[in-house]
Amino acid sequence: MDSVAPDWLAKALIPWFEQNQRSELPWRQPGTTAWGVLVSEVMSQQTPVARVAPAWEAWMAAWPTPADLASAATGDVLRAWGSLGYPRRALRLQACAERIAEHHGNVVPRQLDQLLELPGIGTYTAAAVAVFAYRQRHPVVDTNVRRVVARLAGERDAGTATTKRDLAAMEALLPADEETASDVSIAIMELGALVCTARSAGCEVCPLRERCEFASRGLKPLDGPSRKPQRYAGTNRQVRGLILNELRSSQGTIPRARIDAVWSQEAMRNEALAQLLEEGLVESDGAGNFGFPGSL
DNA sequence: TAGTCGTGGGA
DNA sequence: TTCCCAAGACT
Repeated sequence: MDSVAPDWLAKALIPWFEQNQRSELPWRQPGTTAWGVLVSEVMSQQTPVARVAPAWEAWMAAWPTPADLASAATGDVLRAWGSLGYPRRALRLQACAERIAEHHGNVVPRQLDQLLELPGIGTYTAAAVAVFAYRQRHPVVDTNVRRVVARLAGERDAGTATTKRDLAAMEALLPADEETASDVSIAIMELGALVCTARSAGCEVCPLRERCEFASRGLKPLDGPSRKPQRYAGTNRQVRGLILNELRSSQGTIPRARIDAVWSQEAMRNEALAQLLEEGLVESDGAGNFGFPGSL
């Protein structure tokens, strides 16, 4: 079987993307700024895109530029984050906005190394912004891309993420031309999100099946957990989530008793609350009332 | 490298 | 019903 060459990949993938992409995603509409792209990427870190879409629209309407978000009340930011999960991302996104407003003229930087210096922006998100907003040529490797690339090579499991190796593998598949490489990046990610998914390989409708080892060998996805199972019930994370949900569901501040009611074990409650205070997700007025930052 | 950090939907 | 999984970052 022929191996996958960059030019073949581009010719197979780009037409597929044009026909099958989720063009309804709000950040794919014409006129979306680099800031809008950045916000969509941060919101989509570990949160399904379908749940991100409505939150993104409300967010961008409220804070259309980094400076707008930078000057917002943090409590409003956390409420707008809603139930997207991992709310520390919201704090980092506001810190990111402050940095862009103060050090980059309120414009999302174009250079990868400058993007990487921003709070909450790691290897994936920096590349995603550079490629999707500015159409540069960089490997963009998320969980979808890792899975597709692994399967192309005939592996049933992408294994543990090793950034350097994963980036090199994707880099080798990118065509030389910047804009074409950008198109390939978004398309291969979309393929992993829509066709070559974790639970179903979708080889029968895959545009890459002719040169894919996984497809040609008739392999099937692994059925067990591909990562270490992530427990939630009874964890500190659950208690934090309950406390934050209690705050979201009330107007201003709440008395200590409301927090005590969310979890029976005092030690875990205290630990979770102390963390939230330390991280700046919750504030106390010193008299037993708690709220989002700025709501006291 | 491995553990931590939320939440909700689909299989 | 239970459990996997989702456009990762940070320590």
